[in-house]
Amino acid sequence: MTDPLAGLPGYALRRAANAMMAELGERLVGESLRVSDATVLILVGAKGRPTASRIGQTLDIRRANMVPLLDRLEAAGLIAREPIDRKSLAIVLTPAGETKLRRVRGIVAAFERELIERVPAEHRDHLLPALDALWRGAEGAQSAQ
Amino acid sequence: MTDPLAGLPGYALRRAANAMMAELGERLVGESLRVSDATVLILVGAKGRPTASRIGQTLDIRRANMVPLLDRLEAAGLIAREPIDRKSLAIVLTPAGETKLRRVRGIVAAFERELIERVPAEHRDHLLPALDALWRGAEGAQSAQ
DNA sequence: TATTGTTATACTCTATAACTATA
DNA sequence: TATAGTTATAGAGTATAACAATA
Repeated sequence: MTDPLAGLPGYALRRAANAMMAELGERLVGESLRVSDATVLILVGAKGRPTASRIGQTLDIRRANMVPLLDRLEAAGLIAREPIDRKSLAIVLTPAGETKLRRVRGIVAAFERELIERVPAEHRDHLLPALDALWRGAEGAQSAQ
Repeated sequence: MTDPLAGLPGYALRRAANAMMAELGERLVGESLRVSDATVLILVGAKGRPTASRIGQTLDIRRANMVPLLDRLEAAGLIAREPIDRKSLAIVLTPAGETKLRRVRGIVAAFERELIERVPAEHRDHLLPALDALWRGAEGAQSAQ
């Protein structure tokens, strides 16, 4: 069945993102991680002791939804919550979390490399700038957190 | 907080798609339609009397998930299920569905126009081919329906 | 007064398994 | 034997409201 929607950039964007998420998800099942788990691990590994709120602000995940996500990572022994003061908690990687992060970085880097290789060479360098414009250009229309 | 993931095409793809879906969803609340509802309406309007299964194959929606979606459109008086034989049902637009489709087409066309205008001119023509390559290039990795 | 972490809750999307009836 | 429609169910993701404690 020919798809009359195939010429619409918004539709192609959704289909491409869905396919990408499904494939990355499959590559992470071996690590018992969801895509959002891996994203948080990478962010925590790159940043110094962020709070859950700051992670959520960066990744566009609501505070309330960070709780079960971090509970899961903590239960897996990958992160710990360390008091900053009597109100805030710093999210830090455990040694097991550091080891896991190294594996995750490898999986993600290989995946991103394969992704970009699927794009015909003449379009390749345009993808990230175009996606960035769509992402950040949607600001006014996006609901605030 | 600087986002160390911002340079990854896969991450940018997800963020762009999420922002796009949220914005299109907002534009469709006035029509009391979800994005997937609008997508099905457009597809049915372009194709002659498809079955639910064929719609699902085209849009990558499982048969089982088509049922409540079509129930909703039928309850809203926008589509009808007409017997093809004693096993299959053709999905057709009602007169109200045709009217609604005209409005939806206008909303979607305006949105797609704005989307593409947000992309800097030098990258604009590369977006759709790049997304198509990512979408269709994921085939082998995608789970079959 | 604003922010952090949290609980509870609900809605959407998506996925699987299984059943009936029919091609 | 394969396909169409359906039911039931479960897992994710995401959203809001509200609360206590603290900055």
